[in-house]
Amino acid sequence: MKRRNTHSTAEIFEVLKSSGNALSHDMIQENIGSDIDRATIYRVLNRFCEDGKVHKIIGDDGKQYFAICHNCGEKKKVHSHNHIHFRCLQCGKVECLERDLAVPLPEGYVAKVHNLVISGFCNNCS
Amino acid sequence: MKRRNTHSTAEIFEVLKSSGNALSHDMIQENIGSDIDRATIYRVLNRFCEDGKVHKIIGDDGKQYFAICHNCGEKKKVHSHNHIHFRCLQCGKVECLERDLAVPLPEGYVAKVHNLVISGFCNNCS
DNA sequence: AACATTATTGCAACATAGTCGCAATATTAA
DNA sequence: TTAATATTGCGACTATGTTGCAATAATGTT
Repeated sequence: MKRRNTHSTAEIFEVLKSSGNALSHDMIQENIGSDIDRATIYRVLNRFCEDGKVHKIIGDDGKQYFAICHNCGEKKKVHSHNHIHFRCLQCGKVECLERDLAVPLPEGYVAKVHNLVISGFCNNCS
Repeated sequence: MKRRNTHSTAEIFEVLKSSGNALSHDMIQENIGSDIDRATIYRVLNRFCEDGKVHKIIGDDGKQYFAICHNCGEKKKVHSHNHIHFRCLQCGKVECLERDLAVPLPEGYVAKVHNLVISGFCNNCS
């Protein structure tokens, strides 16, 4: 399964990059010039996730958000993504806070995925 | 809107209590003897939330889980619920870890809801 | 440059989770 | 017992995300 460079992948990645935030499927579709099918957008995003270019978080609205990986998982093979995300209840922005979080788990527990979201009002909306 | 004691509310609360964990709608429906409509279960659970008897978290599977409030929001009017939840990828159990978490936010950010979920394998499944 | 291979796309259909309107029912207080 | 109204069940609906399949397009090779 070698990856191919297509119009869709380039454009979706560009939207994510220029935004700098975590975006949901519909945000991406809005910010995109051309018409890309919903299913395609999801497939492209999930491919990005498999390749470690992007990480996915589930908002407290139940929706999937995707953000470009910066300091997570590039250096190590271990994808951590254990930083906190903030979702603004007013403007809808979802951003990665750089603060990493080491959570001590009880004996015998093994962490695989961190999904840490705080929602409230961002600096622009508070 | 005074609340009434019904068969449904009693039974749903009992299931939550005896489980001790956070349960999703379908888990509740399974653990219930009688037939209660899906919509009713959701309405009852959301009423519990409004009354502060229960708190809701969104799992990293995108589903809603409900758990009885213990040390959150009973004492204070401020509902914090800023503890961490653990979801087992094997057995599906979602539990509240008692560890509370004080997350320092950037200047100008106001936290309203904490949705902190770590998934992996619990002590029984690891 | 043309071709063969196969990753990717678009479309439609599907799946699931959750919500809502409304009439019927059941709880509460009088 | 009765009146008022909170709650329920049913059905329809919305939204988010996934999948199968045929058509399309990107890539390496000749």
